[in-house]
This record gives sequence, structure tokens and C-alpha cells, in this order.
Amino acid sequence: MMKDEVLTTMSNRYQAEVGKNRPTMRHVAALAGVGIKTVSRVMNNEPGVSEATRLRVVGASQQLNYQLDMTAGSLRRSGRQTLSVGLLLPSVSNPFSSEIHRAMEDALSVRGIAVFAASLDDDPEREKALVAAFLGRRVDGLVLTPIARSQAYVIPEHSRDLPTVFIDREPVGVEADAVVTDNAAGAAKAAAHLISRGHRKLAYLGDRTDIQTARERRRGFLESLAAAGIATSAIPIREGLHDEESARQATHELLASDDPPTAIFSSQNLVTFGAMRGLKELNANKRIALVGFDDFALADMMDPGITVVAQHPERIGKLAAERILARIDGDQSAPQTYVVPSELIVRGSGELAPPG
Amino acid sequence: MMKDEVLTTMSNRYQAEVGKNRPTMRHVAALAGVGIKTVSRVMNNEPGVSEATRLRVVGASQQLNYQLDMTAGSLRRSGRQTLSVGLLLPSVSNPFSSEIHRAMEDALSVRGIAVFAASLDDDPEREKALVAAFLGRRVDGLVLTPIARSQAYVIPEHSRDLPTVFIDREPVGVEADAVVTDNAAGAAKAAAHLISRGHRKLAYLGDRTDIQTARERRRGFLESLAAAGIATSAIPIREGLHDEESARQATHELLASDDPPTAIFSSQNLVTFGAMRGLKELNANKRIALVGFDDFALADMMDPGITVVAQHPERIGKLAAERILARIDGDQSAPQTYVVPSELIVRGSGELAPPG
DNA sequence: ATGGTCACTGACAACGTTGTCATTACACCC
DNA sequence: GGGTGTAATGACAACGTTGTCAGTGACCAT
Repeated sequence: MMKDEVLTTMSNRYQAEVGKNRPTMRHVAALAGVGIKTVSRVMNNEPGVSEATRLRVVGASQQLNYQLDMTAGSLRRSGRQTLSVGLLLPSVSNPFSSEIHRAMEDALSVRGIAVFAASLDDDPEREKALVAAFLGRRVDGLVLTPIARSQAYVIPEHSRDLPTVFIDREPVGVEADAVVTDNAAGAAKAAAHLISRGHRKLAYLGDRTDIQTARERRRGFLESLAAAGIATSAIPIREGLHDEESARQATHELLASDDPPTAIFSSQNLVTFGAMRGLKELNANKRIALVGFDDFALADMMDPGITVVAQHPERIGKLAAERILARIDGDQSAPQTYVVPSELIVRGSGELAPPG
Repeated sequence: MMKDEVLTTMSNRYQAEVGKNRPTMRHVAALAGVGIKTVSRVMNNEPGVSEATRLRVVGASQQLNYQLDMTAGSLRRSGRQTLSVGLLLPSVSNPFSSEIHRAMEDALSVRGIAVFAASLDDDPEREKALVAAFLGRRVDGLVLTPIARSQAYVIPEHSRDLPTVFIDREPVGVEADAVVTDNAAGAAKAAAHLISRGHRKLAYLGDRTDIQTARERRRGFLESLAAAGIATSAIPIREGLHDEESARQATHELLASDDPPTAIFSSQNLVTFGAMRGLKELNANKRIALVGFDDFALADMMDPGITVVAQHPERIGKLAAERILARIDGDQSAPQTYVVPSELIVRGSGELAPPG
């Protein structure tokens, strides 16, 4: 009697109802007339289920529109994988970042891994907060563009074997994989290119010096000048430029000086845009040579086309994804920094000859 | 005796060890000498904990580097929220899409909601697969750019009250909120602008006609011509263009015809790029007027600057996020389509006068 | 018959958390 | 002094799943 009553309650509770409440394995099991473990086996394509049973379960799950709950599964599952990784970028809408994002998505989606992406906006506090948010969601890996002065705060996670890869910039205070562009070599290539075209009076437009990559690019630029025997003391170095407008102004100031440069190297996307704008306003775009770091859309449609040192965000993203996957798969080798070479793309603006 | 042994085992198991294993509330509770429910209260800032106890728990959790497990919490928590939403875009690296992504992130992050973003690549199969992947992760909401012929497959979820918002295009086969640009009105604005400058021989370069927005834009364009009394039968309509190269070729063909147009309307980003390239190659960029749908970086740096009908992806994203939040908060009002107006931005290419 | 292997299946505990509820201690009031 | 209220606390079950393990037949070889 008692027992029957309980059974009735049970079957009522889990009986097939296509309603508002999301069905669980219990509902599917009840409808298919099997145990929940069998449903689990079917949903996960585990062996050891007869074809007849499998079909009944599949039918029931379709009838109820059942969807396996990965969050519950990862709680119990050994290894606890959530099949998700966190990606921290300067901004998801920045073209360079979003290329990386896309390349990572492609590499990770074949393994069924989803990507949480978030934007840092140069805010070190956000960096820590977003990492915490990712950790709270138990991501299987972390891919970060470091902003804060130190990344030592990830040490506890890292020592718990959470796969971590830094991109664009190397981390400070932790030993971890990193995927970066050859910033110094790229900038050196740009300088050497301008020098080979006869330029001696170069100028440098650079980003904020607290950014590691900006310092690297300046170093490469100056080393290249030194190697060509050009006194770097006479070279105007304008730094701290972080947007188009400040770069535009700096360009105006450079060209208004007593001894204006005949060629400009701009160390970053937005700075290049500002320089282009400044040169055009002064009607100097066909006279002053320009090489920019970072490629951008329509660079070839400018007048003249803009010669750049291109980074390869898609390769950076792919490589970062491969490193994360390797670590997830248990790779315990020592952390390493991977360098993705940059590439000089000749389009005209860098080939303008100096006057005379 | 027995009891003591068990207790010893317990305390060993949960004793403070800063090791590889991620600590749980039990570890924190054991270290702080409280029950796990008290730890839960502290971590969730629930009231009813004395300040002294709170401090002990906070201390213990910091010492162990404890991180609340949101996935476990959302399993038990009433309402089951995971504080995450899924976002399906044509491609995360497409500038229009990534602006939407960014705007949504900004609006959702203030509520602590993280975004899963994924790319569709015009593949209807991927659309369904990615929605399933999001559902398996129990997202609190879904924001989709529909690709497939019908979105009826989300009906079961929708009837389970899963907040769903479509962006860019309206869904087919479901009633749900949508946030779209005024495609027809925008294209009409472009045509009217060219007509007001004296053009009568216009040409239309359009995207694939299976895309709803492309059809809308063509409709607006043609209606605007008809309203001005221009016979639309004589207007060359080139459609099915989906990349720069095909648009470039179409431009060449248009200008090589017996009675070439004096103005071109291109219905989309990449098509505009192809048209620009084609016109430049034919040295016609300062002669043939051009208005494009979609704004893009450096449009003002072209020669002449490119006049466009700009969409406002940041407003679309913000609005979509607001709708999702409202639905998450229980808004049960009837689904609605929200239209974000486009904007004509005059830069030169659309103001070139017809010859004569 | 007996024993052994094998394929299939489900009961049960556990994952880490939170909702419910009971318990304790103490202050307060008549 | 007894009753009442309230703040603080923890035991316990439950969320939906999967790992473990034991059970059931069927089948084959002895």
C-alpha cells in the first residue's frame, strides 16, 4: 500500500510532460522505462547499451526535448572538465584581439570547447576580477593578455595545474606559456627598411612606455638605427601616444620642427592612423615615408598604400589554443615562450625616398 | 572509539592543505571551525553571520585561496541561473559583430553575466549545433543572428521561458524579441541622397538574396527610386555578391556597359570595399558617386571619403542586452521587434555630381 | 550440471553547493 | 520566573549528473 503510493507519486513526478520544466534524466528514464544510468550511457555515447534500449532512450529524449546538463555532469565527472576556457583581451572589438579570438574559437571548437571572452580596457583591477569570474565558472584553461604590473595572482591556480597561456605580452611574476610577436625584430625590420631607402632622419611615434611590447618595439627600432651608424640622440622619440588624436598632434609637431624627419615609424595601429591623418592634413603623405606596426584593413587603398610590419593574430590565437589543449591533455613540460614572426608588407608609404 | 576514528579521518581529509586539490567549502569550514552553511553565507554575503565568524571564514578562505564554485551553486540554487549568456554571431572577428559583442559585454558585465560568443560562418548546421552547445551549458539567455531558414528549433526552449533575442535579422518560425536596423529605410535614404544630387542612372550592388536584410535593402532602394519617378527596370541590379572580389568584378562590368551608371549603391561592407577597389582601378573613384551600407574604419581617409549609411552596432548590442536582462528579470510582455535607425554619414563619395 | 565469461542494466553514492528547518543561546518583557 | 522573540548556526536533503559496483541472464566450455 505504502509502497504503491510512493511509486505513484514518483511516476507522477517524472511522467512525460512537455511543459515549462526542463526535463532531466529521470524524466527520460521514466518514459523509456530504464534506469537513469542507462540514459546517461546513451547520452554520452558510452558502450554497453543494447541497440533496442538505445533507440528507446533516444526516442524518449527527443520526445521530451531533453538536453544533457553539462554543468551537472562536470560536477561529478572525473577531471571535472567544463569544456570552456576564458579569454581575456584588451577589447573583444579590437580587430587584432578579435582575430585572435576567432582563431582560438576555431581551434577549440573542434574539441567542443566554448570560449568566454571578456575585455580588459587597460584596467588592471578588471584583469583580476575577470580572472576570478572565470575561475568561479571553473574554466578548463585561461588565455590572458596581461595588463597588470604582475600576474603573480594566478600562481595559486597555476600551481593547481590550471592551464594558462599568456598572449601578446609575457607575464611578470609567474612562469607560464606565452605566445608573442617578435616585437623588437619587427620594429628593427621597419627601421632597416626605411634606412635602406636612404632615410637618415627618422622619427619614432610610440605607445605608453608601461606596455612591455611598446618598450620592445622602441628597443628594436633604436638598435636598428645604431647598427646602421645613425646617432640615436638626434632621433625624435615621441611616446605615450595611445590614440589617434595624440598621434596626429605629434605628427604635426614633428613636421613643424626645425629639422623635420623624412620618415616616420609608428609603433601601433591607432598611432599609425593618427600619423596618416596628420600627414594628409599637411599634404605630406606622398612626401614623408611611413611604416606602421600592425596591419589593418584597407591599408592598400590609401594614397599611397601603407607599408606595415604585420603581426599574425590568427597564428597567435591558433598557437595559444594548441598550447592550452596540450596542457589540458596533461603536457607537463616546462613553460615556454613562443615567438610568432612579424612580416614586412610593402605597399608604398615606406618606399618614398628622402628628398634630394 | 569508532566515532573518533571517523572524526580523525574527516579532519584529515578536509584539513588545511595548500596543495593541488582545489579547496571546497568543507575545507574552509574545517579550517575556520564552522559549518559549511556558514561558509556559504559568508561567500554569498548573506546576512545572519556575526562579524567575528565572518572574519574567521574570510581569513580561512583567503588562506586556502578558496574560490566559490558557481557551477555547483547554480545546480542547487533556485532559479538555476548560471550568470552566462550565449551569443551567436556571423563571426566574432567581423567588425560589426564584435562591436555588438562589446556593447553586450558592457551591459551584461555590470550584472556579473559572462558571455559565450561563437561564430556561425553562414552555416545553418552550426547554428543549431551551437545553440545546443549553449543550452547544454545552461545559459540564462540566448542572443542569436539567425542564419538557418527557420528558427523553429528554439521553440521548445522558448516555451520554457529561455530569454531569447534575435539581432540583425528577424527570426522565422518563432515569435521572439528582435533588434534590427531599419534596412529598407536606410537604403532608401542612400538612394534619395544620390537622387537629390542629380543622379538618375544608379546601380545596385547587393548581397545574396537569401539574406533577409539584403532583400530589405533592395526593397528600400527600389522604392526610393520609384518615389522619385525613376524607372526601376532600367536600373542594373547585381546581386549574390558576397565578397570583395565579386563586387570588384561587378563594378568593372557595370562601368564597361553601354550606358554606365553615374552612381553606385553597395549594400554591405565587403561589397563597398570591392566597389571602391573597382572604381579606383578604373580611375573612376572621383567621378562615379558611391554610397555604401555599413560604416567602416578609415572611410574618411579614402579619396574621396566614402559616404555611408551607418548602422549602430553598439546600440543594437546594448538594446539586445537590455531585452535579455528584462526577460531574465521576468518580463513576460509580448515579443517585439526593436528598430535601430541607421544614419547617413556624408564624406564626399556620395556627393559627386553626375557629368553634365 | 557446473563454472566462467560476457553483455547489459540499475541502485547508490558522490560531486560542491544552497534551501529548509531545527536548535541553541541570549536578551527582553510582563 | 516563564514566556517570547531574535540572531546565529549547522545538520540534512536536494540539485542533475556520472563512477562504482553488484546483479541478472545468456551462452559456452568443461
